[in-house]
Amino acid sequence: MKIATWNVNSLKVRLPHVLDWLATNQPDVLCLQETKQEDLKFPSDELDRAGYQAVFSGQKTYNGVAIVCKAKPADVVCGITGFTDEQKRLIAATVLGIRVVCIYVPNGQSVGSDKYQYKLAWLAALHAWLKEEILRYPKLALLGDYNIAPEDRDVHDPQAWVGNVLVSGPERDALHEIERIGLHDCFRQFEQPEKSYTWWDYRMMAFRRNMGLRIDHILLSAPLAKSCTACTVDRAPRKLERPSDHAPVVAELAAY
DNA sequence: ATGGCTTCATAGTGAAGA
Repeated sequence: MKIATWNVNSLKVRLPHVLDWLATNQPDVLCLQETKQEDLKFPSDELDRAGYQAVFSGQKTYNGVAIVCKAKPADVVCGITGFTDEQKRLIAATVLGIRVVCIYVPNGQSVGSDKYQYKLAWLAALHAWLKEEILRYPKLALLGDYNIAPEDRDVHDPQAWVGNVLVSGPERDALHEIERIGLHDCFRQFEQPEKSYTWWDYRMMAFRRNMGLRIDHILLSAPLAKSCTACTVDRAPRKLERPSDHAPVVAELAAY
């Protein structure tokens, strides 16, 4: 079983890339973030023609998440239960016996800002909700754009970024708290190339110079982590004309 | 160098992303 996550930065603009990527890679599950699309405009027909179903929670201009999959998704939940939030940042569904949770964590803008406080509050609410969710669904995968680089090796220039949003201590602590529930960053279960990143700024030719951050992750509960045989970043779509600024992250699960 | 691009909502610019 192949599961993946990709912040597409507008599904309307990136739909051709997404369809090409699905055709080439044939994932069983693809989680999307920043669809920036109202549900009425979601491209269900195009995905259906590509052999995929989808569940989605979107809004105009900002945010928006979706789970695209070959098999039928069940028990769909949108948003963090008990956390009032206008912004569409979480969708969960059961696919082939696995609880798939797709998240778009707030960016946080800058340390100390209102948006930073919202990011930390959102992460705290996610943590509280996941603690229960993983008891209900022991086979749980948390995929998405976390907007957090877990360690300095996930940052192209740690000195330039020290204390900045996406790498600050409280954000990293919040991610570690989520991992302590029993969710494992499967990317680090395997030998990886030096300077592996998932996001590169559009400006300054950042991709060509590999000035990136690893902020998109796949966290797996213990039973799934045990069955994980590979996790990779696919840089190919970032090289296309008019790319998303994020690259897909892909994990392979044996026996599922 | 606190910018640099890209998208969206707009109809000339401004917000937001990371």
